[in-house]
Amino acid sequence: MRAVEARLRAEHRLSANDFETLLHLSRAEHGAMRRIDLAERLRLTPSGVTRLLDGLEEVGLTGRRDCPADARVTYSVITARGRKMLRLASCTHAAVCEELIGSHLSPTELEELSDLLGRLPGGDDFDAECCSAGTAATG
Amino acid sequence: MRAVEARLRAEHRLSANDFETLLHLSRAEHGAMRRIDLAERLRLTPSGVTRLLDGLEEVGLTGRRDCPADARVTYSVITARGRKMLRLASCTHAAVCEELIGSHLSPTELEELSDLLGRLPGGDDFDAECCSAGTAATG
DNA sequence: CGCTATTATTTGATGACTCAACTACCATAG
DNA sequence: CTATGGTAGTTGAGTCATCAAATAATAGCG
Repeated sequence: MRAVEARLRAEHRLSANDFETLLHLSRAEHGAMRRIDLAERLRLTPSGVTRLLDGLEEVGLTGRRDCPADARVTYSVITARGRKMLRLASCTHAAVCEELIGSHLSPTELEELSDLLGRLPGGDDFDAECCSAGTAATG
Repeated sequence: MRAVEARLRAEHRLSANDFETLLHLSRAEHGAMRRIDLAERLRLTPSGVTRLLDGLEEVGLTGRRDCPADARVTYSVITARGRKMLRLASCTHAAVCEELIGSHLSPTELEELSDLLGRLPGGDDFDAECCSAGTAATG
């Protein structure tokens, strides 16, 4: 994880959480998520998400949209610039994953590892896809 | 990791790094290590270690000793109280590891996991010993 | 010996997170 | 309608790490 963070930061000025935020938003319906759901996905507190999105909004990678049905909620929305950034950063991300994991394990072993980790509580995080030929949400 | 931290903190007022520090010191020759070697083991910067040890010294779990041969180095030394604390905390640690990992995998699978992780760069951290019946440095 | 580079450590500033407290809103039961 | 309780989000204070710079000592080369 450390190395992913470093490379993303160096090459795209993104933290690992910045990247994951863009990734989750890009996969969500209409590129939008409630901040609180984002918090859960990222394993952050709502407070942490507020500050994280402060940064992403400031550089125009995400925006906000009010919910017409519930005035409490604000949606975070990925922007066109955000999607573009995600496409670039995904290459870096995939490359580092491959370098860190994929290149050290055969496809079979990778799947084994994924299975074992998936069996652990909270182990649903490990995304084996992105560790070899996988392009995580490059679309 | 999150859960380990929480339980150690709740039951012994120790952070995960506090615990690991005591563990490494207890295993070292004379219960002493140079601060910089400790930094490497803990994957912290020297700066981080300074602040971490500030806390442990304040509550008397570690002490410091000058190196007679090199005035630049200070050894961090585990105290008797530190060893006692480590014995207690190790039980908690082992219990949480078992709960989190050991109880979800068979011994064979645990070893498989350990092997796979060990093959990864920096994967020498995972200590399969402590995840089932293992008592990590309870001596 | 004297200079330079390297090593061990500490300090100050900063960043990213947490928690606790607060605001604002929604839902429901009377 | 109104009080009660739960949910979404922000803010302020504190924690734990980092980096960059400063200090002090050592090592080795001329």
